[in-house]
Amino acid sequence: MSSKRHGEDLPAFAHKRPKLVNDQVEGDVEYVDVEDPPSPPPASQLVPKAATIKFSALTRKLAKGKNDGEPSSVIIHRKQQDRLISHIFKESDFSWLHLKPDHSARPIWISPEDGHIILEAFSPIAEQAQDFLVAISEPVSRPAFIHEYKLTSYSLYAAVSVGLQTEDIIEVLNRMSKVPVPESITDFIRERTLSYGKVKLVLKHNKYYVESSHPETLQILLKDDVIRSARVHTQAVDNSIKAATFTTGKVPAKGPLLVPGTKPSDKKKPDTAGGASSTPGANGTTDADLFTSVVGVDTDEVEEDDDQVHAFQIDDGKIDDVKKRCVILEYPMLEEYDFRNDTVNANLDIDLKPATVIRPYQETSLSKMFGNGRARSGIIVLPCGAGKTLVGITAACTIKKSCLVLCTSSVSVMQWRQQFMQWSNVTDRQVAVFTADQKEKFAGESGIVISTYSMVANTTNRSHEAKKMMDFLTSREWGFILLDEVHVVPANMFRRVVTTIKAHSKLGLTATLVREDDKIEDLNYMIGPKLYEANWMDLAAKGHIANVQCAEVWCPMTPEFYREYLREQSRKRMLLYCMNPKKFQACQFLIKYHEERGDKIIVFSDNVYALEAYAKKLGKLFIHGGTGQVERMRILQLFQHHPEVSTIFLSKVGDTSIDLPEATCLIQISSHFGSRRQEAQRLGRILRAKRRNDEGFNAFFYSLVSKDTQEMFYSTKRQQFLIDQGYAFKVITHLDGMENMPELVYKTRDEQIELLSSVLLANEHEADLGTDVRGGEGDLAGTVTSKSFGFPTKTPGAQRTTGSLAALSGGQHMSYIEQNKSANKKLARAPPQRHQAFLKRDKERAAAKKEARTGN
DNA sequence: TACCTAGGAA
DNA sequence: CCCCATCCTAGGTA
Repeated sequence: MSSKRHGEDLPAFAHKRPKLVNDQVEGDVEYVDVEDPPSPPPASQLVPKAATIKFSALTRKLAKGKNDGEPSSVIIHRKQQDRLISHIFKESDFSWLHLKPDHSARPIWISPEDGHIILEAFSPIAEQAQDFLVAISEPVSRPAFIHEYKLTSYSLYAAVSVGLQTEDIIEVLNRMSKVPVPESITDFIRERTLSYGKVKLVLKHNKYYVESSHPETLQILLKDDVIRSARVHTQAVDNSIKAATFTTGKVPAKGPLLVPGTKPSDKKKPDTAGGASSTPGANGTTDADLFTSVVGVDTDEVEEDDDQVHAFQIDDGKIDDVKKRCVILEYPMLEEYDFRNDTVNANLDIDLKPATVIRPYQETSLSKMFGNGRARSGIIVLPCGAGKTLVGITAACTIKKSCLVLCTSSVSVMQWRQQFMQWSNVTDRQVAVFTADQKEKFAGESGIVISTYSMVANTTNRSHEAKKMMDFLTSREWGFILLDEVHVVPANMFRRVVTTIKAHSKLGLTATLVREDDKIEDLNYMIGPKLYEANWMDLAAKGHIANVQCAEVWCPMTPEFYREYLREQSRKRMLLYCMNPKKFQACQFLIKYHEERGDKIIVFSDNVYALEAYAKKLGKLFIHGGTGQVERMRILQLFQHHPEVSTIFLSKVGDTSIDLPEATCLIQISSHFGSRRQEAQRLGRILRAKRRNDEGFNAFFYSLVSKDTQEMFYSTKRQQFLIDQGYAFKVITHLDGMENMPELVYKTRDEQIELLSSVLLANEHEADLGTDVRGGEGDLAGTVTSKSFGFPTKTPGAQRTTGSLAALSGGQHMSYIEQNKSANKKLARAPPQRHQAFLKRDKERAAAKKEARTGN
């Protein structure tokens, strides 16, 4: 121990301080002389008496070195402590901030530097504090005990647009904070919220107007080149606007808006009352009162008179540019739809069925949207399985105007239609579907159209029918446009949708508002601010979604695989760490373990080759892109109902566009780099488990990772979103009993090497990826087979054998391949060497499609 | 007309 | 990091 070396220094400890290198508090500590403090901090005397900081980690180490047997008598004076801490945290030492006398009852700190807010999630009023913080700031990370939020310009904009007022925000913050809200923060809040809400974007008579009751604000905006060039000059602008002004002016003295499915009684006092009793209500009102008064419905009394509204028209095609500029100029445009006073567009007779009941958090998210009696545009973030669809449908039932729903796949188009029929009283004639297969129009003046993004955003030449349908869509004003899975849609596709469809209000729904590119910011100005984001852990605790145990299983590479891994190039490495025999075994073990528990298991693999190899070796059914609809349905049916089929393997098709039955255990064997979104989406597949309310029920989520490979890095990255949501990943380095499991696959070294050579073979001849390289592995020994996979029944099984034989009979011989390649190069456009693979897969796909068609 | 195939897009 | 999966259309064929 190096501490011994410094032992003689210890008596003089009071004059020394540890020098910590690279934050290694637990590591060796080196002592250096301490001169007089460089600048005696006057703040040190301000450190509150009540401040309790755990020094044990440091003092334990110091005391240990002392060797004289009375570590507990080591007393470090506050002054030294202060220096100690300042030294470690440097400029991040905020101990100079006053703690309020009753700070222990208050749950948050606010950093004066960057507006980060730290919340004690174990505080009795944490739940209300969360509601408030979610409204004004971005959640950064929400693990079990300590949450972190961040105040940003945009989050404050969102706060204003759900009806919060500047001074209320500051007051509530002050109330909850252990330290007085720093001036830098109050200044920031005032500065940023000042200009918000002054400019509105409204749609009238199929034209867009930028509107404000402050003419000087419009002047400021018009100084901007982008906005000025987007302006459309018309004659008699002001009169025409005033004539049709239903979007401005005071909300008429109507009764409060009632969102269908919600209780008409006054604001939700009951559920905030719980923790309120213990709050330090300084002036008599409880925090609960304050929360409801602040977050609740606002009355818009500051609204100016109609006569003072000024506006200019802008070009339809440039609204997103204008919106973006407005955000940059700190005048983000509010988009609100006063649908109750819209007499121009026909009403839609739609309501929730009486039996439909919505959950508290769904109600909360809707209250953010309809808080002031109008429909605000924005995004609602709910985990998968938490009932996003019902929120969307309820919103549509509230607005009661024509509605356009956009989804990512045609499968979800059908699901949305089905859900509309299930939850609301719409008739068949009112709901129209617009896809490549079906091009319907609704009967009557108003209705619902459900379509896909690609259908609406398509720029290339359309079919005649599609063109007519698009004319129909673009020629009318939509009261409401619902955007499903907003996070997956490419930004410029979105742009086209937003610019071609004219809608009064937009609602984006998503489970994961993260992307690996930086396009997520664009959604803010194209749709609107985030109105609500649910806390996954809260929903799990209340039984709305399942509790999930997450684990990362580290599988060592066998020496043979690792040698090849080190030798190969980046591209081919992936296959090696996917096909790691130890991973095979871990997968087999986990499947067996969970099948015996009665779980339904889904195994995900992005790599189709690995998917097929695993599934066949372990005798399970699998679905990938090339699997036809009929076969898919058959497998899913079996998975759902057949007790013998408890496990299925899925490729990326499982991420979206498959209506998966309920599963309770999920295993990932290979995944797409560091996509946090995909990870979250997959987790979402087990959140809706019906058994979630059973006592002690857990769903399981495993990531199998080959040790010491790139996978480790990606895996860490992928988990970040879920960790920020509060999920804790356990690391499993050893699966107890795996080695002794009967029928363990690839147990002997010979088998492993055989596997390796088949992988390498597939690697070399990439043309064979995705086909069956190994022959006669005796797969599918169970009740069901997937032999018919990918091929119509009339095709004899021999076809596959032919493929294999061709591969084995010298077709993959090096000279042949080389020849082929050079020949290809000489031919037109030199198809890349993978071309063959695609040919083959395309054929498979085509065959599958054919099967699907014939099946339907 | 109904089906299949190829090809582009993001 | 780029492959997988999806969607949509046009044009050929029975």
